[in-house]
Amino acid sequence: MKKKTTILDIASKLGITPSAVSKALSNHPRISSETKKAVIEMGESLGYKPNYMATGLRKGKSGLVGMLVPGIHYSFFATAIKGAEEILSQHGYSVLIAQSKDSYEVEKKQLEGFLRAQVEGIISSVAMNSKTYQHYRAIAEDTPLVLFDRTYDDENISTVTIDDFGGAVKAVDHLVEMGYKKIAHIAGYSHVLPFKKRIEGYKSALAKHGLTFRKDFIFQCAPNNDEGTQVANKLLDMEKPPDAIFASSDYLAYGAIKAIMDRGLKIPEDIGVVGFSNEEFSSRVSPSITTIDQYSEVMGSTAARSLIVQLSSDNQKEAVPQRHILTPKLIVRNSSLRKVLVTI
Amino acid sequence: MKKKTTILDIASKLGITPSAVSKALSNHPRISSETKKAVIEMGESLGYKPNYMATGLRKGKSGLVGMLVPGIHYSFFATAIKGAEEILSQHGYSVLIAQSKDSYEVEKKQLEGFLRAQVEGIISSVAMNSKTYQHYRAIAEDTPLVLFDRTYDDENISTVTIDDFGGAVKAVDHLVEMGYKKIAHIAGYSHVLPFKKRIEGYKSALAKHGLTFRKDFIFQCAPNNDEGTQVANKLLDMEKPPDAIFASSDYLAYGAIKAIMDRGLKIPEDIGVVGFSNEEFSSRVSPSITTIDQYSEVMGSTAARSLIVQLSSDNQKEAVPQRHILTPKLIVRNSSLRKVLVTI
DNA sequence: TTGAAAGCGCTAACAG
DNA sequence: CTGTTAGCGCTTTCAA
Repeated sequence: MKKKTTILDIASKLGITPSAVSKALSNHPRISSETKKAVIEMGESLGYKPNYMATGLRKGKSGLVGMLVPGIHYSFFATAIKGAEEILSQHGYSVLIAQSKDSYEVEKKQLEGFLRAQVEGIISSVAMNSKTYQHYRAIAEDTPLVLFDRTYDDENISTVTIDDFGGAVKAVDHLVEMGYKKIAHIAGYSHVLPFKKRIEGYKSALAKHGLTFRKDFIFQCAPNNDEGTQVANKLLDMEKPPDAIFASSDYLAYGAIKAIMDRGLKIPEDIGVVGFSNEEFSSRVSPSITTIDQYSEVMGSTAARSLIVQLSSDNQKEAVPQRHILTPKLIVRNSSLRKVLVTI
Repeated sequence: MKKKTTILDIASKLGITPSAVSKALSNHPRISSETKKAVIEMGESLGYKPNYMATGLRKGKSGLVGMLVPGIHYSFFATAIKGAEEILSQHGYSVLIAQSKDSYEVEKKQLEGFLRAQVEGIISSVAMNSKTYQHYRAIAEDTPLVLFDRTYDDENISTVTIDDFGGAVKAVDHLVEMGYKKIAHIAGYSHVLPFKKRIEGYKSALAKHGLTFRKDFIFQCAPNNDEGTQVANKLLDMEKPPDAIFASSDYLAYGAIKAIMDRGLKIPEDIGVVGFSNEEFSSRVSPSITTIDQYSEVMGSTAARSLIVQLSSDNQKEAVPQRHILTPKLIVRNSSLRKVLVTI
């Protein structure tokens, strides 16, 4: 481990002072271009790398942004990180990532870590188990913060979400259009805002089409395959089972599809299924899953841009919280495409 | 943005010196427990958060580890990051992430960024377009470095890989066992080490089983769906087409399967397919894809542990480069399970 | 156009 | 057990 070269090394080699070097490096107007050239060259030949910790300490800026997600292995969040990282690194920020594992305690701990690391801003998606939000409130007091997807209602915090309500409406509209009339909903837990809004959208769309909402046609559960299968089985065991299922995630939809096919029922002929999120597998499975695309990468980049706006506004207290709501898109696939069969 | 509280604030409130506070906070043995208690309490009531930039500058440690991958949206890399992040954060490190987009230039730039940020160590998977490796060599001179999956041959650098050769052998063995005899290989580019080793494993396994290697049965391409489809079509257009395909990635395998099914051929009856990597979609598609599991999460955590060993060895120059080779696992699914049909 | 000096927040000798 | 002092590498007035 050879000692790292500092501006002092290059200063002494050149017979000038560190402050001159510093100015040369930052292209200060009142420094001769010869000096600048000499400094740059000497810097390169010595393999000089600015020490961001020193700069940061001095300037009170770390150049770091923290991004917290429930889990990196979910393709939705991985893609969001991808989108955010690209924007952030373009703007000269390095990205710290951490996972909450959907736990409130871990979430708090990781946010603490960000703060210690002196991040200049934070992008986060709230952990499923967090039912109280003072920790975010406290952070937002003095650190630019953007919440995406899993947000909560707080008018002082910038958010990036999709129109979950509208997405759910599109899903139900489509099902109705395909001729389904008894539409059940496998929902996520309603304390999680996006799931709550999808439930509301579902109800609203039913009403719009004159379909009555049945309490026994909606179940809340964790958004994974197994629960999808379990709930679907409950639904199919009913005396008057549904003829379509709107699931609040593609994992739930996939689980439900398995349950349905295991019973020898046909999709989409007997039962139509629509998911939510457009996971990578959704287009590849059989039947391919009709779903609502969340534009995960755009969410990430939008959150990053929103954060950068806050970061570069001179007076952060006065920066108006931004509220980005992306419009989700219905992607029709075979799990619900009944009309085509009729038409052919 | 209220000013952040420093040890000086808490020192003056308590009428002691900053150095006493510092020692109290770091639980220095020669400080009275009353003082410690007082300091801790005052710290909490003032909302004190240690400034890692200052500590880092002073100690010459940033507490940061950089992790560079081609792209976060690939589930393999996302999962590897997940595995690494968990270990690293357990050990008190924060994780910086960056993507190379498989470009040599971007890779260099991102690594530079890590160095400026004063990362203490780097975990990386080489970009597909990097055909020269001095940049890694240079980094390894004075920064602990672990390469995983996409490595290159360098005995001075720690690596974590799976046994790609052995994985390919397992794939071919399985195909032979299922009765396939004309086995083609859709390969990745051979300048990428893992792909190269899989090609070698493929050839070696053919030889082992007394099957002759045919040059026209192997194609190198980018590991995505489209290329898989294209190459499969070339293969199927041949006068004597193969009866099985070993693809170097599940994306290639999926693309090939589409081509095969589009021609009305049956899988696995007419043609068997084995992929590589066990992507999330591979178990869900129809037919489900037989593949080689790479243990991506374990790769990430192993790389992290290997880095931590280097980080905590007192004399890093003397730390022996570690070489972890994980044994991959064959996962048999429907795309190759011909015998079962015979047996039933 | 450049130099001198102070300081960002914290730690680590060395004194006391 | 606690205080003094110096300094990590860099930037930024203020002088020259």
